[in-house]
Amino acid sequence: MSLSNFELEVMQLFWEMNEASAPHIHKIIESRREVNYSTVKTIIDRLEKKQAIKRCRTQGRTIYYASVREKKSVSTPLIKDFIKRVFLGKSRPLAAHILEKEDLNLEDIEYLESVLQERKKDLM
Amino acid sequence: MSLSNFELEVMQLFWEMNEASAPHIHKIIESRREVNYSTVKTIIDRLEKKQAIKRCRTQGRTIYYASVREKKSVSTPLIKDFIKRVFLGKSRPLAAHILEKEDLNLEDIEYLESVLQERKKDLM
DNA sequence: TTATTATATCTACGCTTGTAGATGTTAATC
DNA sequence: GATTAACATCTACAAGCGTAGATATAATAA
Repeated sequence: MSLSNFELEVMQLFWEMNEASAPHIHKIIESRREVNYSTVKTIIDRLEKKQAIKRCRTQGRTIYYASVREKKSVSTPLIKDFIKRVFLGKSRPLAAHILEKEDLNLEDIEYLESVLQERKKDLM
Repeated sequence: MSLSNFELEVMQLFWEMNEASAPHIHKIIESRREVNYSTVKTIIDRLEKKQAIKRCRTQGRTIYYASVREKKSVSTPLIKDFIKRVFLGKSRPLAAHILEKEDLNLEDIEYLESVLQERKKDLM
């Protein structure tokens, strides 16, 4: 089951926090942009229906939710799909674009060099 | 103006072909999966409305269209947005994933190494 | 010249998404 | 105990998207 933009934004919080209530999630999102509580709660309800999160405990009437799906199990297919849609399935042009143009510091670059070296070993 | 999945799929054809008619685009898409001519034509109409393509000539009643937006002007913001949505704006984990996991041959890897070296030079 | 076919145009519909109001209900406060 | 605040639940709606049928019309074939 695929996730919408907003659903993904909320999932990011659950991946960071291991559990959270709707009011808490709402406070965080609201600090980024104006959004009504029920809007956020609707997204949470939809995530629950999609079985991306589950209720883990309650405190008074407040429900706490936790992620059920690992981040990688979501992001890996998203990457594949993105490469397919935008680069006709070819990884190289996307990799090249990121390495050339996106924000990376020296440490990032040296790390990525080491990743490439590892990968190269496996190929030879 | 953003493009939907299907619109992007059609744009890819215009980027490859510099001009094409709706029946032609339909034939290509239909070779991939079953789809009605009017479905494809609707997408083309929407692309025209969004000013992503324009009519460049007609032959009889057949209209030929051509891309107006360069591929890079579409893909670059899509990449930025993807990194933001999926990796909270951090390029490195996406780069690492591709370099580790996605389909790359030796030539790709050596090319990407050279890209990294160039980038490193500029940083130092 | 008439019939057929190819193409364009127009209209529509169900689903998802972002959005939030209305209403109900429990916990907290006075 | 009564009032208020916080939270949950339910309902709804417009826009975008994938989808395609219905209709009109020009080009082609018979």
